[in-house]
Amino acid sequence: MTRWLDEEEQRTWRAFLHASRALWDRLDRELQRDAGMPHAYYEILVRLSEAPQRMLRMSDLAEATLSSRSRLSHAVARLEEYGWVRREDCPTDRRGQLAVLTDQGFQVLAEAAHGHVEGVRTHLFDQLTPEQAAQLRQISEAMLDHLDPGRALY
Amino acid sequence: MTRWLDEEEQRTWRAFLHASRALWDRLDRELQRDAGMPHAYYEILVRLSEAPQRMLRMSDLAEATLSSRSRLSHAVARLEEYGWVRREDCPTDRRGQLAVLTDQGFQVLAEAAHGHVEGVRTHLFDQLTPEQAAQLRQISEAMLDHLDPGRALY
DNA sequence: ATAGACTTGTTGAGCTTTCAATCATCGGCG
DNA sequence: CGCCGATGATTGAAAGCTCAACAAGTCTAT
Repeated sequence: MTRWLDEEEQRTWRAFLHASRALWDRLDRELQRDAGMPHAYYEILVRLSEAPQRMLRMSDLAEATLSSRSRLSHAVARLEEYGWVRREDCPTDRRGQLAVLTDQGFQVLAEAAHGHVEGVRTHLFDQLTPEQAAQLRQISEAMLDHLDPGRALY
Repeated sequence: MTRWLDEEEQRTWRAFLHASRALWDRLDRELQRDAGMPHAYYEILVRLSEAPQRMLRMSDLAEATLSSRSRLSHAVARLEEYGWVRREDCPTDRRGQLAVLTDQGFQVLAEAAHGHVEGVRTHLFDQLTPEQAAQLRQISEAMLDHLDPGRALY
């Protein structure tokens, strides 16, 4: 027996759906326009830049970016073409591959970051009160606890 | 001069990004598995089902689903192949096309809706207190006011 | 040691989305 | 009327994602 949404829930759901999609589309488009890469690729570069030695196992990188292994393989192949990432064999597991951020990749990321962060501020934080930002964090964490329990955010 | 995010904002942003993507992926995947269609197609059917005569101009439908005209054209082409939607010439504007939900399309939608609504409830509303749901709505509306001002939600 | 199960990462095909180009029609203005 | 910029919709190619299949390496238990 389906538990339908009442009027109020319906409106909340649609508002959330549209807001998050509109924000996503906007940021993704800005990044594509200004930095020539989709947000998915940006995220890969960010995670690599924060990792020790700026390198990560493919599977860890996939997990960190909420991406399937397949998707990551394709993405890294392309980032490698651009010269932003390079692959190395993993010394401790012969199945493994390490994705390594190149100096050029780091450069590109550093330039892209300015505009993107400005976008996040303009389109998200500037629109919310500090209380709302705190609420949004709690709400998001509640969702994450359910959807992806036991995951480290950092 | 870039206004960077502080630690707190950074965490909020990542939590929101991951939560909304995880929710989206989950619902999209469930819909694909249970109803054989991506969420984008589901949304098209929903909007048509709510319209008078179950029909809408292509451009209105595109706007209602936050989709580009091009994307909608491709999507409707496919929905037409499935027999869920059919196109008609617009009687008042010879450039125009009307997308019309077929009876079969309505049937398919009705069946898909059960599982999808259950998913929205399980993965979203069941995880939030009523206060948080109200907050989420206000936050979403604030974002929408900025990203897409003057848009009717319904 | 080794068979069987699991993990890692890649590949190719098919599908959806994007982007730019195109065509037809509409509406206003001289 | 007839021109012309704006609007409605489609198209094809390129890019990205998904899914299932696969090859290669590791782990466990006997």
